[in-house]
Amino acid sequence: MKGELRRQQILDSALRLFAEKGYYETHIDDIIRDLRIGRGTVYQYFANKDDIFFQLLEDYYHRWKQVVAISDEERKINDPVAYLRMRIRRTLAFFAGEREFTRIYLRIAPGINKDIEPLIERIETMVTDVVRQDLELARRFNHLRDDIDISGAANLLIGALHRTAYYDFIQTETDADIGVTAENFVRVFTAGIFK
Amino acid sequence: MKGELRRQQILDSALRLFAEKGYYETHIDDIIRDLRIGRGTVYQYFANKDDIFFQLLEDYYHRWKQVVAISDEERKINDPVAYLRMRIRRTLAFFAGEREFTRIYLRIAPGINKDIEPLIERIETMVTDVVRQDLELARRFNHLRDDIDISGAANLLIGALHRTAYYDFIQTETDADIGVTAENFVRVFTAGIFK
Amino acid sequence: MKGELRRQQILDSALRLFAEKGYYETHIDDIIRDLRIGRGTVYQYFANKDDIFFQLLEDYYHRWKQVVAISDEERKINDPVAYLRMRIRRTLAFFAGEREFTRIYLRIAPGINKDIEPLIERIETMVTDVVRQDLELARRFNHLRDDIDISGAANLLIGALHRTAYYDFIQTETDADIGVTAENFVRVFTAGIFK
Amino acid sequence: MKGELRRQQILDSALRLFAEKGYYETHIDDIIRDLRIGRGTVYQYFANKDDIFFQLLEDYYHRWKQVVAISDEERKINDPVAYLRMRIRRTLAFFAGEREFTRIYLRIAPGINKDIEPLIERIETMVTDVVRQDLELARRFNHLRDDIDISGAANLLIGALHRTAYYDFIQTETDADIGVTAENFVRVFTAGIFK
DNA sequence: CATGAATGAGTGTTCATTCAT
DNA sequence: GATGAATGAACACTCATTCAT
Repeated sequence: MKGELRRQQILDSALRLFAEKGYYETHIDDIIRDLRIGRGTVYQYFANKDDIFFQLLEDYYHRWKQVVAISDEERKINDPVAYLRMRIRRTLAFFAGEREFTRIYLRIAPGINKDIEPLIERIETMVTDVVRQDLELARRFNHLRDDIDISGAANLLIGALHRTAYYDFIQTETDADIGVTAENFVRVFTAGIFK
Repeated sequence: MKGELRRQQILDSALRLFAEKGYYETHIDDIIRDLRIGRGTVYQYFANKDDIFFQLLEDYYHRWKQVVAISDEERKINDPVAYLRMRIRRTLAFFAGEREFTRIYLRIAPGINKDIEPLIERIETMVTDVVRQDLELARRFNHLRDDIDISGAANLLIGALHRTAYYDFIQTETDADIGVTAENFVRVFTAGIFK
Repeated sequence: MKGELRRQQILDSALRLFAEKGYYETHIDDIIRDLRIGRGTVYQYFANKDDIFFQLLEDYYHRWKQVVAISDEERKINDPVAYLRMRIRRTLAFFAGEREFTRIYLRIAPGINKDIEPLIERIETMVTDVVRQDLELARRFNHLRDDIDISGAANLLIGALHRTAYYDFIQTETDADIGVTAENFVRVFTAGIFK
Repeated sequence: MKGELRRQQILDSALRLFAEKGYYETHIDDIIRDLRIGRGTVYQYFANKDDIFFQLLEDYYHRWKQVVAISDEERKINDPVAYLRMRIRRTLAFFAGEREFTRIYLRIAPGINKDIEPLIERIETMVTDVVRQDLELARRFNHLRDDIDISGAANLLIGALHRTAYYDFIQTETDADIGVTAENFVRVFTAGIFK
């Protein structure tokens, strides 16, 4: 139990530092100085530096998964277009609410190294799949424009979403209105891909 | 002049290595072993490792700039929507044609470190500005849907473009048909943001 | 008493691990994982890692001492040549019966470090003294060839004995016949040093 | 050429330090402080610490090989017993002349770790083979006592030789007379194994 | 211009030991 | 007695950079 606390402290500190300085420029030293703990303590909870990063990304992904999940209640609506809109709004809110994580996910993690790349690609694939499934459902309900390629649209949507989030919430200091950003975003896509 | 050749060889080698292994996992050693040149030679042409990366990015940006430039001939059409479509098509073709560079630009460079970050952000800003200007022109010509926020749309467009390029041309081994990809892309955006 | 058990368990585990992996490559961690005991428990019975090794060696030496001791009964024979032959046979049997200890004594312990070296040299001296005393007795009984230097012969005998034991019992997987090995050994030395 | 010098300096320093303090208690730091060279220099010539030790042992073995080789001139004598006597005398002289190496070979190297063990065993095997071949030749010439087991005798001889060398030349500070030691040694074995 | 031997500050990681519970 | 979380000195090894030739 107490150990779990320490583990979390290390993750919290690493999160902040990775987000701020990047993976390679964050050193174990920075973390232990930040937390005022012993060097070895870090290695009692994590196998190595990579491992800390992995945990951070995994946690982040699972949190996102929960956030965008359609509840049983909501599923009664049975409107895939509504689902996708909800997921977009929630994802944007999630990105805005977890800026450090998001900065890591969108900027730091891609292209770090051969060990971390597979994880980030696995996550990206899973995220894309969620969107793709919504789009496929929409097509079955005949809500999708006929000339839309689902995979292409999914990537397009996610790319747009990431960049929007990054520029509106992460890079910019000023707090953009999430609601407005989300509505603008949804509006364009509604017009672009739905009938 | 002969020196210029050497310089280019180093850039070429570094390009390939950075794209493949990332910035931090590529060592000066890899480059000199690749080119069979002396260790010091690299430092005759570049101040340090960062500098090589800078040059690579700068070159890349200027090349893109030229590729998407609207020629005087084309400018006679005076149709901003056509301009944007052309830029999208050309950018996708550019991304597809310079995969290593593109991989560096889209995956490796962001979030490397505090020294490289400003450059990548400067480039991103300039790219965004090009798109924004097109959109502003489109608005003046009343081709843009009224409810579109120009900055938001620019980010959205570029984000979508990047991801599309990355997944269709960089990550995937199979050669996607650039023309088809571009048309699909343009169609969605035409429907989404133009009147 | 229960504590004594624990102490012995630790020694047993350490014995096996030291013999297998050497002193430096055996970690306290290996021992506690092997015994499923707490980290601190080891330090309740031993001052430090060196101490465990010391105890192991001391125990081993005392065991050997008992094994090669000439009983009061045997002493009645009053034949130093017979004594030495008995000691050689018993030592070889001892080495064969305590392979892990023997491997530690012959291969692991020598040259470990400045702290352990004195102990191993003390033991070696005491072992040599036993042999030397036998030889001196033999000389008094005029059983020793006149041109034999006692100290030299003692070292020679022990060196030969150690190597024989190591190669026949420790390194080789196949079980050599101790009796035959001992007889071969004794025969050469009988011919070499006794009248 | 100049690099070769550095390499040798490092080997010389490492030799002395390994012999004095053992493998694990000798640190790269000790070597570079001793030679007043940079940390990285060591790694320009050796892959790692193990590698230095390997080179040292290999060099030593090859030197010994040369020392005990029977020259074409000597081979004309055609007396295997004389060969073996020469080898014993020369090996003892070699041990006495290369005390640091010998201390490493006899005390430090055995049982260091799983990486170094194979090398030391390979050398020991090759050394034993030389002796064994001499003994086999002696048997063909009918100079060997009939009840001698060649492998056993070879081990016995080498064990005795090692210990004699160690105690007379390495451990003892006082310079033993190599000639006398060798003659004593040869005499016992002549009586013990030859007809 | 080209070289490559030399450098050393900096990295992640290890592991024996301690001590509060 | 028993535990195991915490420690931090130590260590091997890395790698961008320099500079004499």
